[in-house]
Amino acid sequence: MNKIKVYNTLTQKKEEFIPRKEGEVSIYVCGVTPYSDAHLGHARPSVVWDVIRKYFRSRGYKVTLVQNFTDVDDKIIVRSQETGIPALDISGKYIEEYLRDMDELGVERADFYPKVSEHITEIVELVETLVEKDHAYSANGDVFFHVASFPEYGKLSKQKLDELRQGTRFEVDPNKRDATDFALWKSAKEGEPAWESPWGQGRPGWHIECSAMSLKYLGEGFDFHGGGNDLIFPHHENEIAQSEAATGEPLASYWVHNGMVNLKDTKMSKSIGNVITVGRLIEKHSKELLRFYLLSTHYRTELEYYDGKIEEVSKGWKRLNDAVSNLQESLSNADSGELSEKDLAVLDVLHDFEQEMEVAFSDDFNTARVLGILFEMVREINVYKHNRGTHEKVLQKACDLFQLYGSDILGIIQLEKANQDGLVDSLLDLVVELREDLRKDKNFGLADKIRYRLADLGITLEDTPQGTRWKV
RNA sequence: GGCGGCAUAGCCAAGCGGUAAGGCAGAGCUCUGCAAAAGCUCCAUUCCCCAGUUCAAAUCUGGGUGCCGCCUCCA
Repeated sequence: MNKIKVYNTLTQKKEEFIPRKEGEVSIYVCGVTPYSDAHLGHARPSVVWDVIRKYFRSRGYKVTLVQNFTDVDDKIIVRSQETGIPALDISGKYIEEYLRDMDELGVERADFYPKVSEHITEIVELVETLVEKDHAYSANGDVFFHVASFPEYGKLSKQKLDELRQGTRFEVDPNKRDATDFALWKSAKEGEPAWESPWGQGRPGWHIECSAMSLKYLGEGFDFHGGGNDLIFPHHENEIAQSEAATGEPLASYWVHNGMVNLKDTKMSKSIGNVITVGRLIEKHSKELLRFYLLSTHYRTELEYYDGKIEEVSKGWKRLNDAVSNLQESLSNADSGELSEKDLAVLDVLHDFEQEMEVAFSDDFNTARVLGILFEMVREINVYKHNRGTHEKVLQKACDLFQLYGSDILGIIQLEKANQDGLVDSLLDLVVELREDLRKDKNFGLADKIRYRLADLGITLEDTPQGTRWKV
């Protein structure tokens, strides 16, 4: 088996993956702040990690995936104050929507979805530890992490403390000892959600929840920490500082960051407002198509979105799916018996493709490369059938590969016929049969009319030497 | 200003030292009553520019140029 290599933001190199615990993979992916609809920029990491997780599973690993919800946050509080709706109701609603959207994208649910609001105790304990160890200090009900107390600060984002101080663009909180210090705990203001703590009523700062919750669910030094590359600084940098200052152990072994989704060369972002929501896309496109689009570029590269992009991509996607569904059809009346030389040769090639896909997946999860190989496989199998190849072993092998890589791991192939009930099936079979008679009588006018009218209804008829087939 | 990343055909996109995968679009052809699907052929002497290292560079080094992200909430 190929060794799995992963690009680690921390070392800026591809490294061989060595699990913390033999046969197991632990993953923490930064989730969303639930105060508005999920958009493509949220879909990307979810789909990418869904694929990574499924790939690991195919390699026999037991995977634990944690994705948090930051449901205590300024934005949510502001929205709550504007609308009068309790903050947790707002976040609760968007959490539900987020989960539903991800379901619609075929993303398997994480093992844990911890929320800040349900982990205040753990967070307070972690802050206390940091205060005890002199990595944090309290001032007027706030608690700050003292960045200078952690010499390795900046190791993830490659920043120098001095440069960061100069880069400070906003007014520095007078309670801070140093401009780069950041809040672990914020004292309560009027009308804000607040919890009891040793420093009075207050709430957690950003960053600290991920440290507390990853520690709780995955322990020290878990395998992967993921998220968008916009989180590298300050979020992940601060997580590292807090967690490692508290435990003395590395937070995670591999830091994996996905590239942004851009709209007109600009990052898609809630605060900019240039957002394409998942809900809107899923209305128009199948989850397999959307995943195909998201996975057609390597996860670390920026991904461009524009109107019509999905439609463009869909043509290639259709070729892949058509090939697979035609393949399944051929399989239902395949031959067994002795394998010819031609059969053996194709079987060989398929075996090579399998190896190549393994190489591609294990080389930093190169899904774009896998897609390329899948298309090469499409040609190979189409040529095989074109040359009247019909052996069950060959067709089955191809089917298995499409199933494993295209469907089980990538989730880009619709394997089950988009199905309706049996009545539609039999009615269409009847129509096809009647039309067959018309064609035999050379009544092409009527036969074509049937085909056009069905096309209007979204049903495609294809006349092949083996008879007519229909597709929805 | 600091840090990180990217630049490959009309478009999308692999490639990571051994002589340019794949998809879309386009051109021609085969099959076919016509369509569709499928197949075949063609479509980057060249990888932003300039130096250098090497027998060999899209791939490494140095210097430019352009774009993106982060330094403020962000996937």
